[in-house]
Amino acid sequence: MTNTTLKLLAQQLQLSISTVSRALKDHPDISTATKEKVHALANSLDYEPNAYAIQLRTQSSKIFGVIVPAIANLFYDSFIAAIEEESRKNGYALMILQSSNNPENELNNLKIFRQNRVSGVFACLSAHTQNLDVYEKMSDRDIPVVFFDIVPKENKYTKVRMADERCAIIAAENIIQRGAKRVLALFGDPALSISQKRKQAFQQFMEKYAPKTHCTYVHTNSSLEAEAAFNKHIGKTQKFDTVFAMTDEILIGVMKSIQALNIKVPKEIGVISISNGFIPSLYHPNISYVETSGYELGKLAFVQMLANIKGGKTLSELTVDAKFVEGGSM
Amino acid sequence: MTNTTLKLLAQQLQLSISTVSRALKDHPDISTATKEKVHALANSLDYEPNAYAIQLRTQSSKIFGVIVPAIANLFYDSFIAAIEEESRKNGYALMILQSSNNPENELNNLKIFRQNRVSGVFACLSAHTQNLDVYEKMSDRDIPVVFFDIVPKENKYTKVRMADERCAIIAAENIIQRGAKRVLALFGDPALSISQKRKQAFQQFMEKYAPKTHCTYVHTNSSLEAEAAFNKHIGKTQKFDTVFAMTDEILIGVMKSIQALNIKVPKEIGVISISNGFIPSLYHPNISYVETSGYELGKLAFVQMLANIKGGKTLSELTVDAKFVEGGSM
DNA sequence: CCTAAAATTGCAAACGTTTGCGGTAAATTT
DNA sequence: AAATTTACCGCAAACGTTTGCAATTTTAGG
Repeated sequence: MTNTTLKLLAQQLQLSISTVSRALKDHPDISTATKEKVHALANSLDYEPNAYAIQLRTQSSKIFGVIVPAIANLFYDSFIAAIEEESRKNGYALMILQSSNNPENELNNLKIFRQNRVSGVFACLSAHTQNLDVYEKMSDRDIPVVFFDIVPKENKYTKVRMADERCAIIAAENIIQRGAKRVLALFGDPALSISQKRKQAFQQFMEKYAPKTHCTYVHTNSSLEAEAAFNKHIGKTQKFDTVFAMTDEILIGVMKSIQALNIKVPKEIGVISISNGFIPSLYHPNISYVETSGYELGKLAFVQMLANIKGGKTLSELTVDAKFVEGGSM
Repeated sequence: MTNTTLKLLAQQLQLSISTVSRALKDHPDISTATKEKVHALANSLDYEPNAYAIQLRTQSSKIFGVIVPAIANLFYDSFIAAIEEESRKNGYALMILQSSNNPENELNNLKIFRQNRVSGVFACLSAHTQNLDVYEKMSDRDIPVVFFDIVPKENKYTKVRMADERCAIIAAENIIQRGAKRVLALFGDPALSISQKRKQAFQQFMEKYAPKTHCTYVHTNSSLEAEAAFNKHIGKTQKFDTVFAMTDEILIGVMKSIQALNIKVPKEIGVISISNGFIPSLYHPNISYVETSGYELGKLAFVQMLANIKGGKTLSELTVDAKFVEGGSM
């Protein structure tokens, strides 16, 4: 079945294509009478403009590209959900590609975005991306890029991210308030700037405001490693009264071990983490956490994108603030 | 900076646009010498074909639409991850929209897909969609639709889904094998066909092969409800030796309660669920589950889509098989 | 009534490709 | 050396829109 086009409508109505086009978008040049006729026929013939033709003609696509390490991820999927909502409201659609933390995929994905002349891209750097030339190519094409979560260091880019330092500090505050004496603090991959930032902020704060509290810092790369690390450090004699998990992944490992050893939370040990909120809600008692909302980050990123498109200069880096959510584990 | 086009290349090389076009795609009509020249310039000028122009000209888009109730969902995001992988391999990109279980959004999303002349759409019906006219409109436009997970009843549609009945039966088998005497079986929203199917299959199987086992069937609509229901039925005197959770959502509620009451798994109670696998792995011991892989479903859906596009008639309904994964909770 | 202004509508080019067909020059066959 | 292939390349239309401008009709002012 052949699609309805402007030409077809024009023929049937004995009008020119341009008149039909204008009528459809309520152009003041067109009389009410013709507008009505055109709309009527368009409806009955189920006319739907061809997005490609429009994009070709107007050189703008109403599509945003999104590139994440993985879609199947509690944080990123809520981020995506947020920008999807906003996009729809603003008449944009989303093209989502995953990098799988592989710079080569990242490259190809950006290429697809360029070829589709997306209006903008939301990008989360894959874990070890060094070379940002690819993104330079995007600005050459006048395609705005908003980086989120894992962002480049340079100031010239537009970026939104969690207030990592704040998160760590809020966690530290609560740990101090609990009167913790011995803390086991677990962080992620030390090569990632997010781990560095959180650890540094945490450590500095603890040393400054609770110098007597003894903290042990450990880096782990997965839930399994975290579980093993927790097991090892918890040893036979329960030496720690509080454990801090930098991410959900780490929290999961810790909680596995806590369940296995049947340690009572919060009586025998206090638990606090940085999280989206979903994982902490799975346990009893709920784990207290510092909230980093992918959803909020998405909303913020979208605002930045729109500002960027409208041409207004945007602040180079915005962060979404964190707040503490009491669970019962502290 | 202006984009490189065929025209630009042609001008610089003193060739016609058509020659450049053909050279770029290794058309036999073009001499090796010119091909080399063209490729060289194209590379140095970073030529990237305009997808819209191509799509307009060729009337085919290399984009698939995906419509899910929610992206932020353990099952759907692994489904999406799977088709994204396959799509990339096959030169397609994905446009993902969420319905939020709202038929109105579903309608709008499909409209966007039509306007973008997607090559096909993967659709998961929103929970209470009754009217399938919208999807008829897609076939009018020759856009193939592969339904997944929540699928229409009619045979004329192409669909892939989990083998719901098999899942329930496998769970039942394992419950019987455990020698369960009193089972608490929790199912989801009774209005959904997935709940009906699983419950019916489970019940029939139990009644046939373990008529003496006492089963209590309960429907709940959320984790919270599941938690409350479990609490209520578990009562003071521990009456059940086994609990079956139809979904992750329900399992989460059950486990909350189990942790709170400090019930020992599997000694005091056996736990089994139907799941993707992620949630069951969060607990100690890991919860045994019947695996329903969104990832596998995605792969299968993609095969169906490709078959559909190639024009070969596809089987109306395919299911991905389920398998039992031993956790330690039974 | 005539003319100028206002209200409508149409023409045609442009966006960047692809592709059928026709044209020329070189190579091959008689 | 003439006739026929073969190899290479360009012309131009088409895909479905948008939009500046010109053309036409209607309306209003005198």
